[in-house]
Amino acid sequence: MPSATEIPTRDRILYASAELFRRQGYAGTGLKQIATEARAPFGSVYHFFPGGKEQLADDVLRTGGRFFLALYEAIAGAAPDLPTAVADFFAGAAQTLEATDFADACPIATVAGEIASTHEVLRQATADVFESWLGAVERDAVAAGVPRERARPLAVSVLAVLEGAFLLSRSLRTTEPMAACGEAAVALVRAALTHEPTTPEATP
Amino acid sequence: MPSATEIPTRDRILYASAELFRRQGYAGTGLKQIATEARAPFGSVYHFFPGGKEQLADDVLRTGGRFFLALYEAIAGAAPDLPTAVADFFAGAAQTLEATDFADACPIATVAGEIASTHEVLRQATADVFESWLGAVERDAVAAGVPRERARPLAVSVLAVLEGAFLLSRSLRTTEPMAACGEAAVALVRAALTHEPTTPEATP
DNA sequence: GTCTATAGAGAGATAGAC
DNA sequence: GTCTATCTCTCTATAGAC
Repeated sequence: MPSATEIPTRDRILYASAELFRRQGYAGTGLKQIATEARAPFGSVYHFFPGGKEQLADDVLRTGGRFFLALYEAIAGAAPDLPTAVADFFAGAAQTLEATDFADACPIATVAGEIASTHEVLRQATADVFESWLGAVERDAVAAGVPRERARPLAVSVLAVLEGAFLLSRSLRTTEPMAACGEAAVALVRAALTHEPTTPEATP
Repeated sequence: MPSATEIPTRDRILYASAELFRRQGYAGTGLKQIATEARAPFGSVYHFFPGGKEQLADDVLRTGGRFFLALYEAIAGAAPDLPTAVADFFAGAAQTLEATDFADACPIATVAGEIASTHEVLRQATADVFESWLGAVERDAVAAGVPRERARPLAVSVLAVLEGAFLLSRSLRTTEPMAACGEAAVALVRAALTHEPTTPEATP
């Protein structure tokens, strides 16, 4: 008889997959390894995900995307203003990186880079997730007073610095990039809030 | 009899590997596919790279790193100032993305994200390459008048925005992120050049 | 140096007993 | 739903003829 607190097999598979995919990538992770890590029989993977590895990865990407979005909402909701929210998020990312020996970064970035040119179904899943994050940041930026036409490029830039910081931090095995990029992201937000003009002749 | 212009087998293997690794990742690319793409017999891969896939990838990462550094030096050398250099580099990246159907982005990012937590030898190779790029940008920033203590974080941030822009552009299949991030990178450079103060209480 | 064949391990996927 | 056994395919790596 299952106790009330025990985690269902399907969820254990999802969780183990999320962890392995983001650390080792899609091609680098085998379904057998996932089943072992999830303490689930191999057949259960196909029982819960009849579409095989692709369906599993699609679910993992979208679930991880919702989770990360909720994390951002929580941090942003607790912060007094947008620059603080952004600073807090980068600080939290740095802490997580250090706590997990630089393994747990963005939940979808590793897979996103790997499959962008080769796996259209999963590429679309990563695009949907990124767009959901961008929508949240853009909405908060507008609410904070950033001019509408500058909110989207700001959101894109902040997310990009974050993703770049994840990659550099993991490769260099130091949180220095996350710290430097946190400051840079805050500076970008502040510039957009104070309506500082962006350079007209930036790209010749 | 080989003509003077024909590309040696070893170089064809290196080139094909570079192309496949950055598009499909390390685990997602097979040595047979590399040999086929390079129009080289399979045995030649192990003839020129006795260390197997790992040695091949190590060479690919470092060679690609030198090539990309040279590209940056060329663009920076032709630009009248640092902001223009950065803007030109991002503009060139956007063009390349579009011309290659969003396949050719950073030569090492896909592999870097994939192996950072699982393959120490290759992780070190990507770290060496990233550091070589950071050193070049930092040097140029100092030469352009950025205060010494701000040059390194600036270089890190600019590289991070670039990497994030590559990832988002490939996932969303649009150059919008590269354009927005180019502007953001230029703004960061300008702020560092005008000695704008960075916020003291950025991260609580 | 070029090229083929194949070993040995591991992948994704499936069938079917329980 | 759980679990095992197995099919087929592909992978890295090696051996060895030419």
